[in-house]
Amino acid sequence: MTIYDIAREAGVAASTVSRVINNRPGIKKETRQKVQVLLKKYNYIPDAAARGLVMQSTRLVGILIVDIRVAHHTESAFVIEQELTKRGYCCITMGTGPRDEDKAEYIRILEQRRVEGVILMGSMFETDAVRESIKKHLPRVPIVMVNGYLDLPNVSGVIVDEDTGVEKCVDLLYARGKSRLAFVLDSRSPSNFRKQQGFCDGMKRHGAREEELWKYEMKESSVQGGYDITMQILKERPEIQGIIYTIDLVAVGGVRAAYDLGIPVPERLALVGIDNSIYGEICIPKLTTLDNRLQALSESAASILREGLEGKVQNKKLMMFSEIIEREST
Amino acid sequence: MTIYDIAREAGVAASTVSRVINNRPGIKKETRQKVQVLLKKYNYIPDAAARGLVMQSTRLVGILIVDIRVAHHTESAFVIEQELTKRGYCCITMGTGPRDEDKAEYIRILEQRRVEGVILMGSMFETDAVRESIKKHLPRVPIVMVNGYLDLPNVSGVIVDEDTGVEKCVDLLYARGKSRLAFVLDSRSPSNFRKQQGFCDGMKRHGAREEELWKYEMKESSVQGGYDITMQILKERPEIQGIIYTIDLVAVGGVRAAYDLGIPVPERLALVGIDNSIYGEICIPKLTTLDNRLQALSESAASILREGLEGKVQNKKLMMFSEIIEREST
DNA sequence: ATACAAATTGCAATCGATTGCAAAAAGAAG
DNA sequence: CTTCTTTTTGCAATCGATTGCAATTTGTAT
Repeated sequence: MTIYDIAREAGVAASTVSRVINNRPGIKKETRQKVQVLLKKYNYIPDAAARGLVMQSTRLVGILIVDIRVAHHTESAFVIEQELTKRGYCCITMGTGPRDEDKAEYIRILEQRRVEGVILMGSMFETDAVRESIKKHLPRVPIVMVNGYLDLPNVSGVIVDEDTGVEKCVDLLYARGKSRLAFVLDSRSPSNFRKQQGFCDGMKRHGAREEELWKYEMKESSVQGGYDITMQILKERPEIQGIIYTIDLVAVGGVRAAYDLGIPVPERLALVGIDNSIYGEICIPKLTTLDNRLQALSESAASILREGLEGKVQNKKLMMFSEIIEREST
Repeated sequence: MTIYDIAREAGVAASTVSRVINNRPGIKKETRQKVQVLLKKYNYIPDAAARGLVMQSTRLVGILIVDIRVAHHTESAFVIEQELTKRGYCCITMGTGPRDEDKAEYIRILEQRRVEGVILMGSMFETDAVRESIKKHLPRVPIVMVNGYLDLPNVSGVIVDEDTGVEKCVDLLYARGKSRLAFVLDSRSPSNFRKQQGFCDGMKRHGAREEELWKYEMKESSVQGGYDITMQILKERPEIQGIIYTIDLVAVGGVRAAYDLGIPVPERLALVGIDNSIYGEICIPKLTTLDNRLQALSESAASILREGLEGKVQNKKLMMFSEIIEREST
């Protein structure tokens, strides 16, 4: 059912139908009525692609997420989608997977669909392949990165102070009498190196020597991964009194490891996660975590993107401050 | 940058450029080369909307999820998206929110975008508003519902045997010596009433009387909700020996409640969830759960939709069988 | 050199909308 | 009943692609 079909049946020109649909003035009341009856009768909805073609505007926004199964990313996407849908945009959310060339490829797909704005979820998009693909395919579309940043004129970033946030975690552990600390990170995520920096800075400020900065890298952020590495840590260095993990999900594996080894938490071992995710609330004991302000971050991302969509300034960098949520594991 | 810009600079007609782009035969090698150089130079990507218009095919698929924050729905969306993207479709995933009129509205949006197929995630789409909206807006687009079914000629469903699955849980609890059982459900989700039926059937088969079928309804599927209702159950009926919850997430709240009350699990109280989600693996003790075969269900949904997209049969109903995963809470 | 077939290329219509401008119809004034 | 406005309406171009068919160029055989 096209605008022409309606026009023919109504005995008017397509342009008249179009004017009725878009509530343009200058149409006789009876004509308007007659057309509206037919529109309703056939449940006519204009084709967004055809309209976009002539209007030169798709009102399409792309949301790219590496892995849509990661809870805090979908939480964030949820907030952003709500906000933009309210404003008449259609959000197409896509999971890219971890491979760099795939992330670049999805940016190409977004160009193909002529999106007017993009959200990149998470620091895993902070890579050269992505930067090049943006320069190549979307050099002037407003892009906002959540928890990350790329130095391009059309890319803005909303980030949280991960380094000083982790420093605060170190301070907390020292305040609880734990000074021999380990730090566990997933080396695939660039933001984790910022967190690691905070760990090192904090430790040194408390007088720790270089060789006492126990850092453990892993390649997979999962419960099992957290379990395994925690087992390894506790075996290699039984003197460790506290562990900071870059994600709650992994920390939760650590909680289980301590449980299986019969190590009381937090008495003999304190554990800290980052994210303030539901996982930390579920486990026993409840996890002390660093709230990365995801809700606020997402809201800001949505509003910065909205400004961009309306043609306002770009290339902003917005910083928010994290907050420790102390629960039962410290 | 359009196909005409390329054509002008190459000194050929737009049709020639189009033929180069689509690898059509009958173009001289040198012409092809010359055009390809320009395509690369300007990073030209054809506009999907314009192409879709003339080709009468958008290669767009819509995935509707009530709440993209629910882990098992995004897990499933992830699987489906991967499969369809591989086949050249572009999946637009959208979170509708719980309101019926919004779900119907999103179906309208999908019509506007002229999607060629739709996935509806979860039984919460089993409503009249959705059925009417499909009849109105997408009466001949192949639609597949995951874990639900609507009786329309273009809608297929892949479902799991929730009723007999829950019956198996009842059997397990009886086998573990627990016979005074409670059932907790979220009354907003139609599939939960199928589960409740299984609970009742199972209990009766074991000789329970009608008044011993303790059913508790809640309006919110959350950890806190599970905690609260479990507290209530254990206070009202301290004789309860086992509780079956319709989602792991809620069951996990129950684990915490038992812990806070000092009730040993599974010795004095056995707990069973449904979903086989990560939440159940995280908590201590690990949760016994009913695997709803989500992975397999999603794969089937993707392949049924693919058949539909290729114009094959529709209106299938596929049933899979759930399986108990016994862990530490029974 | 000529005729004819084959390989290239371009013209113009099409997809489903929107919109400026001209034409037609309706209404107002003389 | 004109004439001049003011409303309504329709024509035709446009957006960025694709494709059947005709036109042109090239190659081959005579």
